[in-house]
Amino acid sequence: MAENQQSDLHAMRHSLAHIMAAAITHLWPSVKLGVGPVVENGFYYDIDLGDAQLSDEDFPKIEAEMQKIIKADQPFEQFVKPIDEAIAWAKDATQPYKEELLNDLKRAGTTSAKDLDGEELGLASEGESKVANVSFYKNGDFTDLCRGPHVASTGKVGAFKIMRISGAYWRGKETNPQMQRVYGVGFSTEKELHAHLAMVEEAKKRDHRKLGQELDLFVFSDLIGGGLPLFTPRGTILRRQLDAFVQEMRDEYGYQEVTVPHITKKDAYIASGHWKKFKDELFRITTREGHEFAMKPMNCPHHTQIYAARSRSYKELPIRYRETTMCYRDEQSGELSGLGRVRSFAQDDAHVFCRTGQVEEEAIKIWDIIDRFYGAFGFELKVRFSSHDPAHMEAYSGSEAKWTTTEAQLLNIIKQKVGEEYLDGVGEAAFYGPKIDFMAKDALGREHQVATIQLDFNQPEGFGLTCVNEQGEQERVLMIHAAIMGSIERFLSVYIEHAAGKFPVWLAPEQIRIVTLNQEEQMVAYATELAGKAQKLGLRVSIDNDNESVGKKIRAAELMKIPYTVVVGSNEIKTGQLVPRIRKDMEVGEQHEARTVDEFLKTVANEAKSRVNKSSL
RNA sequence: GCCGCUUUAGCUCAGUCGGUUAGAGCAUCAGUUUUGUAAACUGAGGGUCGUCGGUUCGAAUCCGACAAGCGGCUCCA
Repeated sequence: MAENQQSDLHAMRHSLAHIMAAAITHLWPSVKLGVGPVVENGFYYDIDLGDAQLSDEDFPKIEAEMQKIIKADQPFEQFVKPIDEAIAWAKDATQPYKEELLNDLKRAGTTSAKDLDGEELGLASEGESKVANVSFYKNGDFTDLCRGPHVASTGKVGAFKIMRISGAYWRGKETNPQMQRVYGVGFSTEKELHAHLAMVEEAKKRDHRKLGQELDLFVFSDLIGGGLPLFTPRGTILRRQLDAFVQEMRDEYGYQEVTVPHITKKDAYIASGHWKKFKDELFRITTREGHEFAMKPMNCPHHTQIYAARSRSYKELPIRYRETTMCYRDEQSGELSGLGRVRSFAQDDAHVFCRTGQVEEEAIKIWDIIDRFYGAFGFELKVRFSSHDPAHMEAYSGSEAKWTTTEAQLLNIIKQKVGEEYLDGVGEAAFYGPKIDFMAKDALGREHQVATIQLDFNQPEGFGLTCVNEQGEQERVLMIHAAIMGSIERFLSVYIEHAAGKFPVWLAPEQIRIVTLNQEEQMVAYATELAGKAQKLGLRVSIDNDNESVGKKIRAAELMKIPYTVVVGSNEIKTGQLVPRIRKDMEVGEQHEARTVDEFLKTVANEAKSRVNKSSL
């Protein structure tokens, strides 16, 4: 999209936010307004109706009122008021939230609340310590504090729809009152709006929670507890296949597998620094002798203790441990969502213990694994440099100087790999060190944070990790934390939706379904023999021998998104040939070409090995 | 955790104003049929209406607490 088009769209959405606020003010004159910025695909406005509450049923009413304002084609007029007059205006209009913003502006020259961007408040730019004048926009009878820009008049806002409503803390602070946030989407044309709504529909169809149930991959149980997924046999096949893929690559790069217990003394987390920051999010256990333990929320302390079990020479480094293992975190109930955020999850974790000079090579090797892994699924990756926020050093361990040097190290690697094509993630670092985070763009264009490479200079100090160097001295080592999938659960939540549940042959829980034409003994025997041959080749196969029509059995296989379905009947028995039915998305060759049994099974077995996404039949 | 909404059979959903034995489709099971690439026919079983408590002569329905889920907020080693 050209830049000016993009800014037009921005102005349209911003103007829609004003029009919506005006409409709500018409309908509920006592409304107290918060802020109304532009967000991805649209806009929102935070409102406070006191004891009243807006609900979905009010949307048509609000939309109708907005249409009236749009039809009236009121010009957006900008004017400027001295700050004190602006405060008087807010007071007069009984808009306490606006008044608070203006007072902050006057006092500090900024509101400093993260989600309030400067433009919303009429801030000229950073560095300005005082604000003399504040910008307003007026359309019809509605006036709002705003820097703009807006479209010329209310008639020029394109197509929109109010989507949903939710709670939001005033200025994003948990201790502040909660307002109602009304979300809308806005586009230049009806056509684009419809395309967006169609995409939202498609996303609903692909929702991994829905597909997880339909494809029988995982379940939740009230009895077991929220955020604790239970994987079915089919789901477990997926997990194992994905994990094996990562493990094979890590084996290539010299990682050694380790195994650790799932509970640990509190002391380990005091040494790692996690206790201080995350003690409320640990599942804690008190033993009968009164000792305090916790379910492990990550694996670094355990792995460090394998490293630290004996003296290490610099010649041994880098030492690379890997382990796919369950971790447990007592997440807030409101945070849980499908497999995206859970209380138990399997990290495909790895820790590299190395010297400063080895960081670059090791990080690049991990990066290679990440590229190969995500490439295999057709994900496009974006890189984020997640650094510390110098304004909030209290959130981090270690000296500022160490942060500066480790960040320079990571940034150097990023520049080598992608030049300037990275996102700046100030404040996104872990408390123990900077990270390179990877965001995967899925088939619907949505971005998800997935893999991570983290450089840690704090835990090696906390655990006293060293090697003996060339001079015979103890030298502090560094740790690199690396997860390729992040967690299997999280990756699955992204990947199931990306693939719409249509897994390639190597991942499909069931690769071949054999449908019998009828239940004659001869046919069943033939199907059983065929299944036996497939199993010998390591293929996952099942027989549908139900007393149902062929059409119905085919449909059942299709709904389960099984890559290959073969019908066996008298023709197949006579000719020794099969006519494989290939799942539609894999279409490459002839759909209904006959093959000999051996030819067919060999081809499928090859695909199952090669981690390709397409059928070669 | 916070705000709002939701919870009826394995799944998707109906259930009026509080009023007898709570319904449908799919799935499951049984019988009939012996089927040729996305749904054969007939029948049956399956529910303490999320849980606990309250109001009432009477609760799936009204009220409360708790749990789980959904949309956001906040958080995310």
